[in-house]
This record gives sequence, structure tokens and C-alpha cells, in this order.
Amino acid sequence: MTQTDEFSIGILSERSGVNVETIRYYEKIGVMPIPARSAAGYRVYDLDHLRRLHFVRRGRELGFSLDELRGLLHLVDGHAFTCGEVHELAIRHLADIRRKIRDLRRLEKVMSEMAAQCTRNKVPDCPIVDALFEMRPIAQ
Amino acid sequence: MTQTDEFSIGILSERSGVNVETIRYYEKIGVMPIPARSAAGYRVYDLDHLRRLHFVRRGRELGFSLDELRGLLHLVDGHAFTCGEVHELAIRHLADIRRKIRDLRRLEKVMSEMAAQCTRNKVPDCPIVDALFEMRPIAQ
DNA sequence: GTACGGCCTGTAGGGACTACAGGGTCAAGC
DNA sequence: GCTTGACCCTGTAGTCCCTACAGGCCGTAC
Repeated sequence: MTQTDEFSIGILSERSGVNVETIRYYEKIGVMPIPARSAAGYRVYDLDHLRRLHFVRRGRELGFSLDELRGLLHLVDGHAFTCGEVHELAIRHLADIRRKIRDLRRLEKVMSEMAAQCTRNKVPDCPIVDALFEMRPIAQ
Repeated sequence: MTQTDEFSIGILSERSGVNVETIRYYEKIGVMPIPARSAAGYRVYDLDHLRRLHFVRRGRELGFSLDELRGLLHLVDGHAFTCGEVHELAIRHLADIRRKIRDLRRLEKVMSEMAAQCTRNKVPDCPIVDALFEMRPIAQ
């Protein structure tokens, strides 16, 4: 860890918000690349690892599986894909992403209405619930 | 299942897109309420169950844990909460939801740029990646 | 009255972590 | 130089959230 832009797994964990065991697990299943090692056998990371890990963390929080994230990373890494495949994958992910945005907007609306109602010191009697539970066909 | 708005677990599964075993699991852990039973011991559901299950399914797809969803449902069910608690919970969830929307928008941008690049038959050389991996502090 | 699809209650397995156990490394302070 | 404590290592076992049987009951159609 001589340079300022190289760091240990503990620092990577701290900066990424992903805990140490999880980072090692990601390495084992191929979501994170195998890092360099120090003389003592410690893993050595740099900013690229940090960026990748940030992405994975956020992706997980947004409901993508590790498998999907592996696919996205592979796509983004730019190897072993034809242009047509990239296009198709990107389009498929786009549909999924837009659906998630729609759903979250709806939830945001419900929550903010609920919060507003409660500030005004009214007990929420929640016919709001209907909006939250609103039914619609499942988009595959 | 005499009335048209009462149905079996198989139908509920079909209409909600949540599979049968998962529904029974949700019942076991208290995310879904204990349903009525037919004379033969079959679970009997109605539209309220369907609505609730839709919500849970979408919530899961958006990265909420079952525990968070239980909390949201509890909140929405309107019992055992003071107005202040509802407000605080709603506000906290709102922040989370808005962060997710922001992240998804960013991802949407990257993906659509990638797709557009590929339609024009250019090999994606992806400095786009920088946008995707962009770093920022973890919001707690 | 039997065949077959749907339901029942288990229990066991997989994906994505999380938490030890048991041991080595290293920098600080004495 | 030696100890102490925080950090790292490689396992393995446990948790959460499902998913997939196994073995058996119910119910309708022929």
C-alpha cells in the first residue's frame, strides 16, 4: 500500500459501504476481479475497484441480482459482445429500469401524501392505500 | 370458492405473479395474513390479498427487504402508530425512495446512450462507464 | 371408481450475504 | 526487541428469501 491510490480491503469496505466479507464473497463468485496481493498476502485495491463496488452496491439496492449486475458489468467492460447483443441487452435492461422508476414514483407519491397528512396532525385513515396497492398486470 | 371474488392459492399465484410456495412462505413469516380456509382446508383469498401481494412483489423488485415491507404495510394498515411515528417513517422511506429514483435515472441515461451508440453501429468504447461508476458518498 | 390436477404440510436446497473460528501481519508504545 | 491490538487471511456455519421436491389428501371428469 505504498501509493495513496492503493488500499486494503478494510479501507475499500469503509469507502464503498460494502462489508469486508461481502467483498471477498464477490471476488469468489466473480463479481469483483481478483486483486493484486501485498508481500504479506493482503488484497490490494485501487480506485477502479472502488468504482465497481459502488456500482454493485447501488445495483443491489435497486433490486438487481448479482447475475444481472455481472451481465451489466460484462457489457460495460466491453468484451465478448457484438454490437447487436449490446443493443438488445441495453434495451431489455432499459425497460426494466423504466418500470422500476415508474413504480418508485408511485410509491413516492403515496409516501409524501402520507407524510403531509401526518404533519397536519390528522390521523391517517389511508384510502391512500388504494393507490399503493393499485393493481395492474405484471410486466414481464 | 363460491363467490367470484374468492379464489384459491393457485389463482392468487397466477394473478399476482408470486409463486405458490412463496405465498405460503409469506404467510408463515407474517407478511401475508392468515387466510380463511375452505371445508377441505384449502386457503381462500380475496382481492385485498391480491392487492397486498402485488405491493409486496413490486416492493421486492425495487430492493426493499421483507422487513421494510412489513413495516410499510403495518404503517399503511394504520394500527399501533402515532401520527408522529407515521410521519417520521414516511419521511425516512421517502428519502430512500428518492435516492433510488435518482440512481435509476442515472442508470437509464447510461443504458439509453449505450443502446443509441450501438444502433448507429458503432462499437461501444464506453467512457460512459465513468458515469455509471461515478462515485459519491453513501447516503445513510 | 379411478385418474389427474390442485391443494396440503413438511423438509431440503440455492443465492446472497454475515458471522465466527483459528491463525498470520504490522505498527505503536514500552 | 517484545508485546499488544487492530487488521488481514482462509475456512465453515448460519441467516434471509425464496424454490423445489416428497408424500399425501381433495375434487371433478370421465
